Amino acid sequence: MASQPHDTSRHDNTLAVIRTLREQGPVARVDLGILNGISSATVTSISAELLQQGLITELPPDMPRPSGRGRPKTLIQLAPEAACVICVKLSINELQLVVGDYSGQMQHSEHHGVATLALTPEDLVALLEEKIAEVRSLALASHRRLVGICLAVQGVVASHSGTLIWSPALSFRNAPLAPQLAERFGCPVLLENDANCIASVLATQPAYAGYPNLAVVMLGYGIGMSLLIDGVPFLGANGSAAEFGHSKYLPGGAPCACGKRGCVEAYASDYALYREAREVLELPAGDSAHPSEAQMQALTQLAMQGNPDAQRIFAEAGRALGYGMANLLALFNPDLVLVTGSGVRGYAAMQEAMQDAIDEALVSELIGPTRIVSCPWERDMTCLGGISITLQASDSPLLTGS
Amino acid sequence: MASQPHDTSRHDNTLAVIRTLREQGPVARVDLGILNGISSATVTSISAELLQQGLITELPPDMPRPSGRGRPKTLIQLAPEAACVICVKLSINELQLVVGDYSGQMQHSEHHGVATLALTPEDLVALLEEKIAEVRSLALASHRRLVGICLAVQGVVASHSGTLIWSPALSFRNAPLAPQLAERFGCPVLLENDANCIASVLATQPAYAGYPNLAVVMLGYGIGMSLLIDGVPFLGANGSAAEFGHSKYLPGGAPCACGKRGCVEAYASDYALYREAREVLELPAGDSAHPSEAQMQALTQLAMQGNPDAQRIFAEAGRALGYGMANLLALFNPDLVLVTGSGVRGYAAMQEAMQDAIDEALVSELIGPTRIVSCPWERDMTCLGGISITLQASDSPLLTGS
DNA sequence: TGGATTTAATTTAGACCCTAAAATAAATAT
DNA sequence: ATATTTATTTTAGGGTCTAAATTAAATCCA
Repeated sequence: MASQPHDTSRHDNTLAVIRTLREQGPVARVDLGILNGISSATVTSISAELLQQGLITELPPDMPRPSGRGRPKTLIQLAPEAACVICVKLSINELQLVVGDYSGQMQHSEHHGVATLALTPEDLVALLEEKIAEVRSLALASHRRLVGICLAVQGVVASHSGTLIWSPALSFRNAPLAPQLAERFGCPVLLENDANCIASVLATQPAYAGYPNLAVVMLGYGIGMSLLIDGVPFLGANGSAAEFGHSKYLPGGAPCACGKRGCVEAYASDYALYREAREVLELPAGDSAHPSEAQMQALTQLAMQGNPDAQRIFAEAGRALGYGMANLLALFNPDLVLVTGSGVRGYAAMQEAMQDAIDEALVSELIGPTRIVSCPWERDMTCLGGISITLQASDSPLLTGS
Repeated sequence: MASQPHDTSRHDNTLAVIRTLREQGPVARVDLGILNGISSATVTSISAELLQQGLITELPPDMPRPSGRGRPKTLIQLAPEAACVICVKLSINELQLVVGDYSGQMQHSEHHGVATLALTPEDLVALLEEKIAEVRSLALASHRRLVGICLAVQGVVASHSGTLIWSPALSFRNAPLAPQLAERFGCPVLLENDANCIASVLATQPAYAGYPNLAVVMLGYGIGMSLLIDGVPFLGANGSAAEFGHSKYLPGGAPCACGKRGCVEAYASDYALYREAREVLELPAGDSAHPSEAQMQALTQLAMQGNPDAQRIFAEAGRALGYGMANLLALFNPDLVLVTGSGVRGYAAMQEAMQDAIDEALVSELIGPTRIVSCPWERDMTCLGGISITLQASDSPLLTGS
């Protein structure tokens, strides 16, 4: 006589199956059972439902004849066309739009150069609506429905309310972007910090599995961070990501884009490195407050080639980064710190000074077993993360209602 | 035909009922249902089992005739004699032992002055075994069994392995205390950081409910911290608590007890305040590297009474604390920071400089809605927290096996 | 004083979910 | 061809929960 099942186990198990399929690709029922600690009888029952809803398909048992005896496995996979999501990455002077299918694969990607700092809030919303509408009609040609949109931005974000509090890409603050877009497109819109998107992707990679508490530091124009606690992004009181870049290296130190002084970002970000370098080195012309990738590569080259001024600048950046890391280690003691972002191009030139600074700042008992490693930067990672976060958020509603 | 129920809901609901009873005292079955979101039929079934196991008792419906119509509620409560735990607090020059009953109430408390810094590891274990054995025989006179022992210490602790990594109260490091005591007394022994104990108590207080992400900063001889994330203490990679005290204020700054320089603790702890003060002020004699409560009160008095030297010292401490807070807010963005510990006696003299430092360090977007408040310090709070943590850990085994 | 009313606790009946074991399916090995 | 092996489905049964019905124990009120 129970009306609503207060028992959530079926729901949880179904979500686990979907998540496994999205992470691992086609998997047989037996293996889904083993991977998720449920009996294969239950997997049969769950997959029958999903099949009936059109969310998964059975793979024809053609090619994969892996080995030996016994009845061959029937692999099941997510039906790519069952749904799609759109991820929009907003960064300085660039807008990227990506369509992901239900299995999490990237289906379409486009970049647009935009003078983001010149936009008014109205401009931005109009631009987003226009570009999203375009890719949406494109996506809906091959997918059953659009189940979510993700806005991935650098900066401080109140993800629960969908308000962009502050971004270095924009000259205004406190824009309630997500609700506006949600109303326009009639689907959930998530506003996410870019570092959280990256971290969500990295956390699923086998190389970084087994590190439940993971800090991902993003070097680039600014410096961002995401903290994963037991694999899920930690959002603080205002729903924003952790602002490693604005933790302090030196009270009263170098000026930072945030308006304060002595932030780690004021030493180790692209704009800080370039600002220091321009005073002593010959460097490509251009907007030196917002150095381009080419400008930054020129500077990094100099350091790699042994230019002492450039090396000194990167070493000082490394030292600031090291003191920031020391605080991160003292307060958090993560299992692993991953350094990535476009700024990793200069990581080699900063690493030694960074390590020295950490050793100078912290006794070994407090460094503990934490490892700090860098991770090559790929441009599309942010959007892949946004897609995966958005799909995951859509799974539960997709199962219950439509 | 299922052998072990892979469904944990009964177990979870039973634990929830026990936890509610421990937090709230006697509660009626209906209310247990409402508080935990389960039907009262289920509560009836759970409480029948617990009654049969002797873990709870029904309160005689004598006094409490609160109001009006209807069948009166039958309150049930935890049976205090069903079990007991012992919490041992180890701090500089003092050992406190407390016995808690199954309902979480303090049954017995004793303090011993001990020159902790002079102890060898063997001395310490022998002393702990002796004192614990005494209170154990006392406790077992009135309780059915001892289900756990908690060692609450200041310092860095690897709680999963039960190893005390480093404590200001001791002159040695890396002592595997918990396993040794567990073998001697034949029951689980938890090793906990004192700040985590405090935080666990404060988090259950109604005044601080509704702040899922809570940082508790403990001022005293050293400076400790506990971070509660969604109400549970966050333990980093090595199982240690967050070491706020050794986060950095000023690279190359004042020497700290940890051996490094510029830690927040090197400015705002008791020993740091007293060290600075002794150079310019007349203060009570004694071991100034480990100032007593009386010595610290004398110093605090001076600042409160307007002595400019003392005020300057507390202001500098407040500034260091403020920069530490700024990093905490940037990295964590907790909902609430509680400042407590014996060192809160001087909080009033530090607060203004602390707030100024935070405003100097962080833009308001990053301070967000976080509130920082102090909380009066009570000597027994640590052990109350240890008792509650230990009882909670014992609940699950108590239900399954014996 | 005695029924009506109210509220608490227990009992009952049924739905859902899961699992182990049995049955079935579909291969390979000999 | 038959035995063996492995995957999937079916079957049977246990556990847990809830809504509804029932029972219990008060107060209200005439």
